[in-house]
Amino acid sequence: MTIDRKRQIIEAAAQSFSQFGYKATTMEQIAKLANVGKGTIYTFFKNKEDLLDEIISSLIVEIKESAKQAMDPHLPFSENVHRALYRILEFRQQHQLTAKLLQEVRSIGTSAVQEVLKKLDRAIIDFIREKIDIAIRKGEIRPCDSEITAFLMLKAYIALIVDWEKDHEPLSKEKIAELFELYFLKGLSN
Amino acid sequence: MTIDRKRQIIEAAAQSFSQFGYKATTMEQIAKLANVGKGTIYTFFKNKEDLLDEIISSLIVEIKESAKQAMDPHLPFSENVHRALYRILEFRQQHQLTAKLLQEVRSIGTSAVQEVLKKLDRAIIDFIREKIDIAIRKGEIRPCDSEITAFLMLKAYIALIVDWEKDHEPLSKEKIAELFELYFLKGLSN
DNA sequence: AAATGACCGAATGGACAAAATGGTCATTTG
DNA sequence: CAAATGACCATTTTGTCCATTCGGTCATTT
Repeated sequence: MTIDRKRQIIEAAAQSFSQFGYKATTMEQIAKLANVGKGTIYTFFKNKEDLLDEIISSLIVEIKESAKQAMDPHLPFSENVHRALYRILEFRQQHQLTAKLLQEVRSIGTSAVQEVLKKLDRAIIDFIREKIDIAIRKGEIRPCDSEITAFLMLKAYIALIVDWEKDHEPLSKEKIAELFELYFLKGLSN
Repeated sequence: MTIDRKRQIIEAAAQSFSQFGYKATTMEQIAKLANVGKGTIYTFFKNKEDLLDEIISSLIVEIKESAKQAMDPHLPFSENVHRALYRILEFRQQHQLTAKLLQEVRSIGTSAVQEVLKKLDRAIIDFIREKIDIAIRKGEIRPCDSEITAFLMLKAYIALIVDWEKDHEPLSKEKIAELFELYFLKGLSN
């Protein structure tokens, strides 16, 4: 068979989005990098937004895979959720594409990018929510609204990892695990 | 004595900032509204930024006062912190000036406004932190880092009140109190 | 049937002039 | 003479062309 043009396009686009951002990447640039005509891209993807969407969708699969690997069924719920969330946010910060898109949405706020990052958040929350539901069923934690809990956990992690550093010394991974255990599991009450 | 020019200026500025935002308000506009010459403003305030700063400073006093009133020394720590935070965020959302500034910093990101809102956040965290320290000393809650705890509580409240509504039905005041009690006080563990 | 690049209307951004703004200061006022 | 003022200045911001670029289409080629 001939070369897989669709894969070439996806790879070229992912590379270019990572390097220059979504808005600064032109379809012609992608076409040239992928060694195809510009029109060819439109036989596989509806438009530029759809192309980004497909890339993020496969990235979501990758992130979930990475989070799963960070977990260990023998460990308690709190440790596993901590590991999963930490790994996910680490991934999000370190991965060139997500880092660039995160930066882009902050500085220009491209709506297509905002849309796709929302989808990524949604996927993360769903992933954590699933873990919470399992823990509730196993009796590891009290029954609670898993949607709200997953939402709050993600927000708390982002706050601790991203926002906290804006005005303070960064918190170590261990410290964050400790805080997570304290606030979400044990509670502050005496 | 003659009319209090400084107060006139502050009131005119506060009104104009509330109505049009910080950037869209001109010093001439403020002067006209306050019935003073433009130069007069500069005999009381170093510059436009300083004027905003002074307005926010007195707003902080007002917010603290309102939060104190919402609390009741006979109630337990968790209920009081919930009442204080809820009142503060309610104030911040309902007060025309803060609402406008919050919107402005999101859409244009004026740095002077960002600065001043940071100061407001700082004041809120300090207020909560103080309450936490008292509760620890009284033995109402376990010892913990009050700075991190206050920070996380504020972030959690903003997440529940502001962010949650972006994709879900708003949570009632009671529901939020219940969640706060569950996550921060009791903890999820069985 | 799949691939392509010339082509199109819309969006973007650079250049530059005009208008507006924050802040100063010599003059006026009470 | 201290407090108040508004004309004035340097700097930004805004408005307006216009040339270029971009996303997307489609007639033509492979």
